[in-house]
Amino acid sequence: MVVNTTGERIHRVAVELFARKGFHGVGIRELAQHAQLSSASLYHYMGTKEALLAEIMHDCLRRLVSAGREAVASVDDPTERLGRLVALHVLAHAERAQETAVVDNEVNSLSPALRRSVVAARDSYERLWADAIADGRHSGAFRADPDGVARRGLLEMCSGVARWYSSTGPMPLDDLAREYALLALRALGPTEPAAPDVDVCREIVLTTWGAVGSADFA
Amino acid sequence: MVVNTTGERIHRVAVELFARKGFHGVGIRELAQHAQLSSASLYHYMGTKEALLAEIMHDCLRRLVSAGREAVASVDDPTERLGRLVALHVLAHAERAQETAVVDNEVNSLSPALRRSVVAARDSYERLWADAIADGRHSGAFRADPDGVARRGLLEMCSGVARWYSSTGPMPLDDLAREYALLALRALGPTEPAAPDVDVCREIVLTTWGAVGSADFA
DNA sequence: GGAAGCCTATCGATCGGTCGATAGATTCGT
DNA sequence: ACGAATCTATCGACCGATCGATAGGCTTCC
Repeated sequence: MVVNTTGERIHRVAVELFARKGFHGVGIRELAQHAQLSSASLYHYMGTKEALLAEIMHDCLRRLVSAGREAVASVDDPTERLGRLVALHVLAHAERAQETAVVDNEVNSLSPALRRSVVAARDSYERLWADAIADGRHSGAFRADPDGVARRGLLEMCSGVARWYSSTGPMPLDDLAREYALLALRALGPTEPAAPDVDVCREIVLTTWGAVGSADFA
Repeated sequence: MVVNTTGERIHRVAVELFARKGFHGVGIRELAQHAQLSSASLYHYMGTKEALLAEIMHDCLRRLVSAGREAVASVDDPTERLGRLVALHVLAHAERAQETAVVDNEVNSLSPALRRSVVAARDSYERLWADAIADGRHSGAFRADPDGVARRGLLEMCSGVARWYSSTGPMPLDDLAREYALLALRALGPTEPAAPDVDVCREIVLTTWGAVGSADFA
């Protein structure tokens, strides 16, 4: 159960506005208005506007890394591991499209110091993918992946889900995640792959981010 | 041979700045300074800052549509058609990363009217992909693509190239384009695909955009 | 002499951020 | 127990800087 403090309300509003209009497209007055606060009061809860952005990104990346590690823990088969990472990534980017879009799109809005720390966090997430792909290559389950081309391509493919997914679309989200995993595994593997365990990924997403929407206040 | 007028210089500078810092992250004074002009003189060549952005996007999309149509004209085999579209897309997003990144990232910075026209142009480009995929599905060359999931996924995968490609990287660009095409075709097709004709795509990119870099001024 | 190209100066609005103040709750000292 | 001191949350007013855009006047070149 997450409490609904003023700080969290600001965080939530900022995620929504930054995702929709971009960091530079949102002023602090607009932020304050949506959070039902004066612009001065905002600074009681945050450092600067940029620090708020960095906090949003770190929060999202921390969850992604945690969820990713949990999804592949104690799974040896590289195909199942990569498949779970893909499914998890798709689920997260569909259900938390705003946070993840901010992470993907606004890295360049950060000053060098903050950007470095965010990029480092993102790298530690992508290393999960790189490890799974490398293991699969060595075991023969995957084709050669020269210079991480496949890793980058698949990550971009899955992140794109945040740009267009709508829960009112025709395809159930679990099916979408499975479809993406199969697309990814077919692109890499020489053999027809089995679908990963999407249910466990779904469960991890649930415990990592809480209930969908999480609008547990009026 | 492209002349180097002031208007084109502004266009070029705007592409670079919008790509690097985002539309809202660039002021007209910064734009003017990089174009070696006063901010007032800018308005001798453009309507508004937003109109300049829309012009950049339409220019890029016009070239993409033209190049895409040329690449698939008189090609019947759906596998070769989609492979060429992928290769072309990758080549364009690598060599003209700035324009294409602006198109991909700044659509939401446009007011509704201008956005509609840009989205319409983008749709007519994506229709080339949709047609190739639909033909391949009907001929049995591709698996079912429920609700355009594969089209969206592959497009995002290829567009991502603009975010990370560097000409100093270890892999020659033609190889990268071929690798992406094979990734895409393997993801879709039930059989091991042949690589598309990357050379012809390369030639089309050259005639559509002119020489790489096109920094034909001091 | 007139259009094209470019300038300085300026506009009102908004930017991110800080100021001192205040009302109310909590903690502390005696 | 009770006043003093402190803390929390909030505000309106304001800062210098920058925003996108305009007005009007010089050159330069045909």
